[in-house]
Amino acid sequence: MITSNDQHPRDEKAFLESYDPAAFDHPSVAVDVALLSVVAGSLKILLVRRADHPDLGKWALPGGFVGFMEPLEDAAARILRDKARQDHVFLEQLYTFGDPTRDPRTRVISVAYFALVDQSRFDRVASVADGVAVGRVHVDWSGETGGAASTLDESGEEYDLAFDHANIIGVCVKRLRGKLNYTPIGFELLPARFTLRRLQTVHEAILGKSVNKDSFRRRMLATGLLEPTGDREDEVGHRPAELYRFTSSNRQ
Amino acid sequence: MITSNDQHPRDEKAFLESYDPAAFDHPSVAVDVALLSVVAGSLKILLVRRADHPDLGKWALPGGFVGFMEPLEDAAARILRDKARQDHVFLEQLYTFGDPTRDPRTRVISVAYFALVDQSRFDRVASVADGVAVGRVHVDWSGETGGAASTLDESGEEYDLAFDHANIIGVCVKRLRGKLNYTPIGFELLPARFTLRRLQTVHEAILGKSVNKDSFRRRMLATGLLEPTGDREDEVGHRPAELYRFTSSNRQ
DNA sequence: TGAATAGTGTCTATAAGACAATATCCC
DNA sequence: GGGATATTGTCTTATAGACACTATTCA
Repeated sequence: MITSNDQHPRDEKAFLESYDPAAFDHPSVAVDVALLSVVAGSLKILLVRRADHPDLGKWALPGGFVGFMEPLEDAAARILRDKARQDHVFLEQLYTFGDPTRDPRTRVISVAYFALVDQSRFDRVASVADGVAVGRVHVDWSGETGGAASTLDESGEEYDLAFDHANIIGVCVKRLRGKLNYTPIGFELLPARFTLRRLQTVHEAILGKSVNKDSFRRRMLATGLLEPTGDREDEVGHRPAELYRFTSSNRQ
Repeated sequence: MITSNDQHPRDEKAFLESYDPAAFDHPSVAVDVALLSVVAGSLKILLVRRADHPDLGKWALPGGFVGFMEPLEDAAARILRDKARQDHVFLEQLYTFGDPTRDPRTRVISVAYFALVDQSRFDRVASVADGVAVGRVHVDWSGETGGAASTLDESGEEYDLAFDHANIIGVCVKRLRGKLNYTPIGFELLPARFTLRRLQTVHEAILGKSVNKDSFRRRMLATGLLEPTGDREDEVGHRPAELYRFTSSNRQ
C-alpha cells in the first residue's frame, strides 16, 4: 500500500509539520487545453508549435505544468491567456491522461480541459501569434468512439500532433457530441446574438452530420433557453433571420 | 510560462538525459475510488476508516498515491484489490479534483474513479474487513447538480466524510445518472442473469425516482442488449419472471 | 422579377405514459 | 382459491422527421 504513513499517530499538527512531500518520486502534472470554435461550418482547434524538446517542431495543444499550489482550472485559464490571449472563456475539465509513456521526459499526467469561444474571438487569436495554427477537426460520424481524431490543415493535410494530443482531441469531440444533447453548450460557440441557422451550423459541425431543420428549430425553441431579440440580421442576400439571445446567459 | 525549457535546443536524446524532473516542486497525485452497488433498492458505497492523519478516524473513499510509473487505472485497480478485495471490476475515470486546499498535508491532486459491482460481490467486501463500512448515497432528485452528496449509515445518520469526498460522491452520482440514458451501465450492477424488475430497481436507485414500468420494459428490450435465457427466477412468492442476460457482454 | 433562405402549417411515424386484461407462480 | 407480480395488448399523448407553402430580403 503506497500511502503516507505514520506508525505512531501523534496529533495532527505535529504530523503535518513532519510530512515530507518529497519523500518519494512524484509524477509531474500538466494541463493541456483544447481551444475550439466553429468557423465556416467546421470545428476548429488552436494548435501551437512546440519550441522545445520533446517533439520539437510538432504541433500540440497549448499546455504547461501546473504550479505547485495552482488550482487546475487556474492553470488552464493561465495557459489560455499566455498562449492564446483569451480570457474569461467557457472552460471545462475533459479527462486526465496518465499513460506513463505519453511523455518521454518523465511521468507527466495531463489534465485536459476544453475551451469554447465564438468565431470572432477565435479568429483574433489565430491571426495574432507566430507559431500558432488552426486545425480542422475531422471525426467521422461512425468513428465517435473517443479514439484518436485527425486534425487537418487548410489543404487537408493531417497534422502530426505531439504526444497523445490526437487522442485528447478525439475524447473531446466525443464529449462535445454527448453534451450537445442535454446542455446548452452550443451557445458558447456563438456571439451574444445569433440566428437559429447559425446555431444549427454549430450543432452540425460538432456532430459531423446534418440535422433536421424543422425539428431542430422546434427543439431549440422548446428548451426555453432562447429568446428573440426583435432584431434581424442584415446584409445577407436573402430574407434576414431573427436574431436570438441565450436567456439564462450572463453574457452581454 | 511554466514549461521545462532549454534555451539552446540540442538533440532530443541529450535533452532527455539532462532533464531533471525534481527541478521544481511537484504536486502529489492520488487516486480515490467510489465502489458502488445497488442493494435493497438503494445506491450503496464502500467507505474505509482513515487510520492516519489527516482526518484520522473519519470515513473516506478507498484511495492512495499513484506510483511514479504506475498507470492511473492500474492504481485504481490496485486500491480496489488492496482495500476492497475486488478484482476485474468495471472501472471508469470520473473527474480530477485539484483544489490546493483539499488535503492539508501538501498539494494532492486526486484522480477519482468509480467502480460498479453486483450486490453479491459488494456484500462480500463489506462484511470481510475491519475499518470498512457501507454508506447509502442519498441525493435528492432535484439536487442533481453534482454538488456534495450526503452518505448515510444504517440508522440514517450522515457520515462525516474526509477531505472533499462528499463532493466526489456527488459528482459520481450525477455522472451515473447521465450515463444511464445512453450506456448499458446498469448491467454492471447486476449478476450475469437478472430479471427486468431488478434492472428497473437499479435504474431507480441511481436516478432517485421511480420510472414507468411499461416504457422501461419496452425501452430496455428495444436496445437489443438483452436476451432472454429461457429460465425463470424461483423461490419468489408470486409468478416468477424471465431471467435475461446482457448480450454484448463478455461476462459469464 | 428572381434567387435564396426564413418561417409556418400539416401529416405521419415513433416513442412514452396510462391503464386494463390475462398468465403463472407460491401459499 | 387468493395473493402477488409478470407479461401482453391497446389507447392516448408528445415528439421527431418529412414535406409543402408562404414571407421577405437583396441583386
